[in-house]
Amino acid sequence: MKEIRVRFAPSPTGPLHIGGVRTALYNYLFAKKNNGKFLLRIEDTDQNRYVPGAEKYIIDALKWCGIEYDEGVGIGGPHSPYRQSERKHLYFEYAEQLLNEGKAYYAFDTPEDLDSMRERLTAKGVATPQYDYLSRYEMKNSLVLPADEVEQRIKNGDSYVIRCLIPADREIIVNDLIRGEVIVHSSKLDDKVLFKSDGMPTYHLANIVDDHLMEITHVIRGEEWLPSAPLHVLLYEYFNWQAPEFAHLPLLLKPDGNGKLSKRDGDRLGFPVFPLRWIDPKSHEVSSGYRESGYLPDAFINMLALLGWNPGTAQEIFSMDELIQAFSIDRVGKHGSKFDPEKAKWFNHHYLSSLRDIDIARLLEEQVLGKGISTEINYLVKVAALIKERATLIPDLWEQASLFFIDPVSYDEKVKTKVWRPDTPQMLQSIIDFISFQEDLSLEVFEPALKDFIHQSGLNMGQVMNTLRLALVGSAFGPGIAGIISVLGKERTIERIRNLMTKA
RNA sequence: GGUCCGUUCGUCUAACGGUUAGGACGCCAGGUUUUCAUCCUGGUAAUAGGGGUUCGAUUCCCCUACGGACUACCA
Repeated sequence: MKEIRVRFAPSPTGPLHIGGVRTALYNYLFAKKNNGKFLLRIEDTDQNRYVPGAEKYIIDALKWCGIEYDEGVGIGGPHSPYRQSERKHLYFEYAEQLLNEGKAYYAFDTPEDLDSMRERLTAKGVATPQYDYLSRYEMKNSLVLPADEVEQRIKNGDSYVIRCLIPADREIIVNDLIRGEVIVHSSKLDDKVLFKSDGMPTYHLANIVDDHLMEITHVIRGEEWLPSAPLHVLLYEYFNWQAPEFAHLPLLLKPDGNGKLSKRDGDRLGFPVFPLRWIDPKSHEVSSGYRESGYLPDAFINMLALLGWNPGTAQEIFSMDELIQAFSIDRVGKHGSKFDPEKAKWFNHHYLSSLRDIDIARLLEEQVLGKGISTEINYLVKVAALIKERATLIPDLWEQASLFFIDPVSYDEKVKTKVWRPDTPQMLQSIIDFISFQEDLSLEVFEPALKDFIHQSGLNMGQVMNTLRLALVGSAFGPGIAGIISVLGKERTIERIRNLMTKA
């Protein structure tokens, strides 16, 4: 059987948004599931829209996500180069072939010509004014101009484009793996430009030529391409090439209102739409990324995979390998999905709290050092064990852990008025005495010992605990008291209790 | 406007033409944690509307409504 080959072919016009990442992911999963190859091709045929840094961003983003490609920009492969601008010389001959076979033609119309054509048609009441079987014979192209004039114009260096000659009366059938048969009448299609006057192919030509040359077997792309799929099918037919299978993915929609999620949504919606932070090279506007916001790549990918695809079972937590095993195109839904930032958080909390203490400790280490506080890994591991289930995003780790590194600078007034009594200082002193005599502060030993002591001293458990919390944390917040003391150690605990006694 | 695609709880979704329409997130309540969070248990909530076909329709067909994509010498 023929090897499965798929590609992700973004254009470097800016950062990849989560919809693009999902498209890449589904391509990747499909390839791996079928022991095939996944390619990264950069479609940079529009010089005007080129954005510096975008290509690097795309590569970095895929890498962060753990989506590895077998061939493509940056790593090369048997069909190098994988950047369309570097394949520029390839495309003209294919356009020429269609020209010679009467399946395409030269067009010399200026933008003004095109505008007036549309105006004329609109005035006549034509519903879809376009360059097609009705209007093409009233334009300046090689179908109407005498052959010698065409030749002369080209010789003169007149600017021209090459347009595809769409048949007037054909049913074009697109077989889509997700949508089934989509039938479009050729009269609804326009004579799309295949080759631009700047010497570059358009998407339509370059895409078909490269997919063919790169032996792509399955084209998995966003639904926004469905309307041009009939043109692509026709082009494969014109070239007499075997067309790949198509799968048009439903779009990711904005969680508020309507419309597809777009790069321009940036941070407007209160959550990142990009995998990594992006700083616009022109405006210097910063758009946040999932990585910088504190999401784990595994959680991000897991969340994205389930947006538009489901395994048909109740399983929701998938590693990349499990996704590869479970993935299939026919369980991809047909309708667009609104992205839910809350669910993304839930996934991240799940992944974060399932990490080993040592991994949490390393994440925490970075943040602690970033605050200019020196620490050591054994201490961090102990802290990690206490806080990991309390954090949703990576930065929450510091929020939860700061009490282990910084003494309270103030005390929550509400808590204070609630717990403070005239005899509180004596009570705290007795606790200090008790702690001073403890030899083993490990949680297993110390926690029951502390409780025993409180009982035996006839003290009120809630009263003591809440006061201790005020002393140790400064507010009603944080892990269990015994755990905090166990990690903080004898000296720091006593010092904090004394602080409360003097300041209160 | 035209072409094409779509429509199950608020959201992501499941359901050979036969289910009390299931799960997850969120939300609400209770429990655990003598704090907060986590966690556990329970609850809330949906087949867009109208016609067919059928013994039987979330499922098949048609119409309507609504949503979306596309409609460039952009991808």
